[in-house]
Amino acid sequence: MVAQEDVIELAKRRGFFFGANGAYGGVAGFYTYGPNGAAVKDNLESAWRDRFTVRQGNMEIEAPTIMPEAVFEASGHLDGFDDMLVECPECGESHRADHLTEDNTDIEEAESLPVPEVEELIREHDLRCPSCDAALSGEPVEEFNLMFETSIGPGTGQPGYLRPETAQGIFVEFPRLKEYARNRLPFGVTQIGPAYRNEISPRKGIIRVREFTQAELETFIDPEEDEPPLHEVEDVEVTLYPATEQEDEEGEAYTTTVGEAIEKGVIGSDWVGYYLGVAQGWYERVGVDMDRFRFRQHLPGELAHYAADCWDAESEVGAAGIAAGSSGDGEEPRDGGDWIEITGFAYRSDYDLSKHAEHSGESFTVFKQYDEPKTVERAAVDPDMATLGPEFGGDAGAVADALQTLAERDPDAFDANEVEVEVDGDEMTVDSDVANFSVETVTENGEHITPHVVEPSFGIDRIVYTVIEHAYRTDEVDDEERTYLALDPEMAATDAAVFPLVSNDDRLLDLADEVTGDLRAAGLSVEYDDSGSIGRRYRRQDEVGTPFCVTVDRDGVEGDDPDTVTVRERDSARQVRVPVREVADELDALLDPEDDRAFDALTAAYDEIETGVETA
RNA sequence: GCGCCGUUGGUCCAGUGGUAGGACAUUAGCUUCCCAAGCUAAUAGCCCGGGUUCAAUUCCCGGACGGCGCACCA
Repeated sequence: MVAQEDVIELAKRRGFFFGANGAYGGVAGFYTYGPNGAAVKDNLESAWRDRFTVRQGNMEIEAPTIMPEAVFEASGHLDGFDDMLVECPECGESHRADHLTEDNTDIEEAESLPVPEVEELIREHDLRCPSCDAALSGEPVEEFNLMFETSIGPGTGQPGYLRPETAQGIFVEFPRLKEYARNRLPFGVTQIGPAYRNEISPRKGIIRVREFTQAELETFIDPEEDEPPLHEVEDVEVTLYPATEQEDEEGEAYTTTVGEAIEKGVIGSDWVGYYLGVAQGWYERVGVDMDRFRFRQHLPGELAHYAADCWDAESEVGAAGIAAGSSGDGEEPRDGGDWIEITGFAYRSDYDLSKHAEHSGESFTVFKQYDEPKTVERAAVDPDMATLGPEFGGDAGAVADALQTLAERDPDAFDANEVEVEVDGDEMTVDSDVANFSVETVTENGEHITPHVVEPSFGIDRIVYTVIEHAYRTDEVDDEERTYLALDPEMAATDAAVFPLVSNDDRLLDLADEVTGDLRAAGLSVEYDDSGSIGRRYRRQDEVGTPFCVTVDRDGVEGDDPDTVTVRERDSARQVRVPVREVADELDALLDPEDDRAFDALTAAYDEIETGVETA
């Protein structure tokens, strides 16, 4: 049994997700979330918002998905997001033209060369296809940019691009965002929303798509002063797969604590380590199986140009399924699945803010006040432009600038009667008097610094998939096979289902309606179902992961005692009889992520029913 | 993008040069007091375009989509 096929089949049949636009044949890389999937995704985003925005004291924004070309010129996506491909005329293999060139010539950074030059290099060096050794000389080099381009406004308009990561929307707005943070570091800005990449070859269902949802946190820090609150996470256990282990043939992932990994230098950045610790708890909360989870460090060659240290959170999917009975101990041997990146933790330094500052001319800095104002002596000139102007004509301004530069570098030069400066290669001589040299005493209250950025970037869709696949179970209930999703109640699309045990008794139908209303009034997402046998209805809910089923039976409405209903727990199929007037409060408490209460609390407080149903 | 394989009700499959059948699911009714398979009935399908043919779901070509491999994944 391959879990991935079963999960995809279930996802289609039960409305979690499916390829979009099927009526028109579909287009690769786009998926629609059905009712259950949309609800799970929404729950996951809420859990993320709770942990990474609210609990971290960060602020969330929502920026446009389309941004003008200039943004991506600055971010480097316009150039750096390009791949140069050359296709072999013999065997049809596509190769990275820039990589081929770098591997076979002395050229470095071939990626930054224009296409015609790369074509020329291929010809000059008679580069050959690495697969079949056919000559590539004369073959065209195609450029492929992974960004979706569009046109803003009527006519040809101005070029715009769908953002390839939500992060740019945060970086670009930094000048205002820092105001909202009252100009104090550190602060964090989050965003949850779609991002777009025109993948060459979308694959693996919802794992690799062209439109996907990211949840990103950009933490802006003062690299010299700000430290993460490591004490919060130092004892958190994590499974790490550092670069050294990946490069060692016998290397493997191991378990340690965040604190120890930082202390030993395995994790290079305190901030990255901190977020690994925070994220670890969050993954557990949303139901990622920790036996199929690890943090993997990027290999040196894999690092983005701006990143000093980078770790991915990865989950293992597509492994042969595990039976429910063995899922607890995790001892069952499993065929290996694919490790997929579900989050990237990057130390982006000041790369992004500096680039946007450079290209936009705006200030992407924060003014950092010194504890004590500094008094410094500063050499300055105040050239007499009325003299310089007539003397140097159009060069006068440049001469004045050169004098200032000289004053900073070599104040003693102004002791002489004349000073010499160089402008555009020409030596210019100026009377020292004209320069009006002086040494001023100025008070500096602080400095403008460009914050560094620490970024955890979550791929929501892949986490949704992971959570569903890791929750996928099969077992037997009363000797009948069952498929169910052991989703955490916080993630489940539906909180509870309500059934009249049989549909030929109006008392049961009426009370079931009433209970449904009560639960919905309490804010629960409730499904009502009176169709088919009771077992069938339980299975329907099991299969989409509804954690609790409430059944109205005749025993509960007969007699003089207050009406009762049965509450069934999904995974164990155990049941407890609860008074109707209590059921909304009890379920609400069971479903509250803040409340550790388990089903046992119900069986302790009320009568558990001997169902005689066995799960195995 | 390249190569190989595939595409038949909602889902999973069988099958055919003369427009198709099952299972599960769904709906209606019967039955039914707790774990999918009791009874009756109903709904629903040959990926798209072109070609060959009297006739194409079937054969051929192209495309789309999916799976795998290569490449790609900043």
